[in-house]
Amino acid sequence: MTLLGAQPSTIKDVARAAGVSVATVSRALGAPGMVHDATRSRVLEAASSLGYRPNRAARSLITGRTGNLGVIVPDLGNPYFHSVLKGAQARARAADHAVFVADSEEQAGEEASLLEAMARQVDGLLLCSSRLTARALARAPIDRLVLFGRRVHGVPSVVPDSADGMRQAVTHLHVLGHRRIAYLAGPRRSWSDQQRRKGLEAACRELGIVQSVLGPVSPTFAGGVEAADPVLASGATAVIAYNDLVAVGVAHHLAARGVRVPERLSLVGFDDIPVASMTTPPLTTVAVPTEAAGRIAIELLLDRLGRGDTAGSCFELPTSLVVRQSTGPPPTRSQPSPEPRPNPRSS
Amino acid sequence: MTLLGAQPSTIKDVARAAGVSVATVSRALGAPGMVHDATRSRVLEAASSLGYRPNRAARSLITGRTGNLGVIVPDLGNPYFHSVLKGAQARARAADHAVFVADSEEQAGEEASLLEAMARQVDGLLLCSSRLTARALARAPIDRLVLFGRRVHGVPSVVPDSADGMRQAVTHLHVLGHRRIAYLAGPRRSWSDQQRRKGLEAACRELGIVQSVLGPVSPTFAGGVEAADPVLASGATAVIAYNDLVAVGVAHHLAARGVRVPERLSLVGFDDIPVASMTTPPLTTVAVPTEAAGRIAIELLLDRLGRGDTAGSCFELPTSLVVRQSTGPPPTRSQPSPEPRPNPRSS
DNA sequence: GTCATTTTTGCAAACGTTTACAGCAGTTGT
DNA sequence: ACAACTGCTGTAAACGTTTGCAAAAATGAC
Repeated sequence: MTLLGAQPSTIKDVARAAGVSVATVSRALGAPGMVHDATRSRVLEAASSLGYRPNRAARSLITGRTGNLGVIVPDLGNPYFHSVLKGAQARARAADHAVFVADSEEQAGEEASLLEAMARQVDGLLLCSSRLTARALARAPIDRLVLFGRRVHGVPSVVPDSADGMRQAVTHLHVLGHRRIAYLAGPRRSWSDQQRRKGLEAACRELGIVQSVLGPVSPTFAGGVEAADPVLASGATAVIAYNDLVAVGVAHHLAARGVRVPERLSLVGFDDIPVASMTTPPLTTVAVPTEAAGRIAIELLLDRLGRGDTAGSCFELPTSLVVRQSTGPPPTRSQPSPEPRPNPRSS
Repeated sequence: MTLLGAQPSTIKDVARAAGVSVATVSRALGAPGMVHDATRSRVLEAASSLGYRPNRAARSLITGRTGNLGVIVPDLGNPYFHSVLKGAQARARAADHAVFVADSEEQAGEEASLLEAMARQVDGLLLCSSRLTARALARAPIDRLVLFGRRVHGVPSVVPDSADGMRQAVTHLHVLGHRRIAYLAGPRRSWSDQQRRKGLEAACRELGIVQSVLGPVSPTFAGGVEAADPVLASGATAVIAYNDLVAVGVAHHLAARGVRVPERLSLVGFDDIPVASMTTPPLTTVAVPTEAAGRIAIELLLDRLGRGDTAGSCFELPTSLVVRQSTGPPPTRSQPSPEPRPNPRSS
């Protein structure tokens, strides 16, 4: 019950109240084994009755630890990162760490400057889908880094097993009867995109499926909308999009043109963000356990702080195909789907 | 160019390099008017060549300021808060403040404990849609608070003008010809819900529209899905949902039942979260400038830190109706819409 | 009861800043 | 030539902790 205007009480106040020295208070709170039980309980009582909270700045000054962790994401508006952040925040809080968050606005320069600014204020940093070069990462102003969504030599990281997810998606489509599928690629530079391409290629080769790569498109709803017509023109009976946002964009534009999903075209997304289950039809997608990813990444970080090793470990997240209603058998020759309406965009 | 293993340089190092005392360095950096220009540039050069960054913990220890701000949201997974956070983060960064973020998981208890934990580590706190009682807020362990999405006596706040948004929505529906509309209410305790009800009632009374209130429902997609059948049964020709998530849920379930929007039922959401424009049909909704809200809230907070006044100011955000394609004229008697399909949930 | 050992405690230094105060040089006014 | 400034700089205290070291107290062995 701290009074409003009152100065926050310091370790000195507690020491006085308990009739001991500040050192004893510090130890009673931080190293319980070193003080007499009776003394300790006296200190604890005094501390709680004064509502004492240690000043973290002072502690940090001497220990060199801040008790803070940082998370940098390319875009706070992107749902993909929300649950990573949520998981990270929860795990950090459980370890009594606070979480700084910052938005690099998808720009490497901004990310570097955030890194620079945060480095001194945190014990460790989680970089989500970093845009930085491996070079820049290696000479970062802080070496307690964990990466999410990208693998760089020498830096611990947490990555989804995109290749396996891709394999699951392709297999699913193959079982449904599809023999020509298209991949709607994301940004060239993106590590995830490269992984997904590799997985696609391997899976298609194995199953004898004809694959084509469209794009790259902007990894957004708008990117999907723009890509919808080319996708249709490609002749593929199924398309796997770089991510859910793109898939939803494609679905949206297709719906506006009167092209039915999945009757005319099957559609698979990536990530399983919330919106994937909200569309009509709900999207079949490769789920990435993002919240768990956040938790695990923070765990790796905390481990690294404690032991100081784990330099190059990499945690690979299992992905799983969530089959909803945007995939089905390919259209049959005998029962052609109706002609699409004219493009609503040009009207 | 700091080397990797090197100790970060301190103000002492800079002082030695520039041949001055630490006090001069401190002043050269913090109070430029107090030192000779020549000295100052010597210091600046030394500082930059050493890559000097002041230790914020040490500074904070003496000034009592941390340079950090906190944002607490009920749910990091809720898109409504993402752009608030984004705006807040951007504005804070522009003022050289870092942002802590935490998730109260919609629980007042958790929120209080976060408040307690953060109070000492930040200069000010932004509480989004706080679940705390006015009492609890008044005796918070920190008095540099700003509220978003709620108005409490004595606490500065930023709130959307929901009542006006509601008026715009109702007017829009009235112009289209609707005379019976339903409001699908959100959580009873929610301040926003109360505002929206008031606005609805006023607007309907003025325009002579019959209104009914359904719910309350959970302010989520699932809540909307569950409410869809009752909405249909209510006999209203248009429904305004507590928020977009609920509206999208309703639309989703309606689509699955074969009920056409807006031909059979017009649908209006609230907030204009990204998903509102991604559905088919895109959702007509009352837009709340959430990113601006975050910016403004932080500005209020920074103001408060500087001057120390602005105790009870309240900033009201203008809302604006975004007309998309989920609203249209009510169905006519002469052209009844087809019978809805059986509920897909019960099959 | 004494000594050696262990447990418990206190003193004081350190962490990296900011800032009140004092001092020192140069300038101006008489 | 002296006083009173002004402008710039340095010294040292303070912020609230943690922790090495030494002192004190308690315990055990004889």
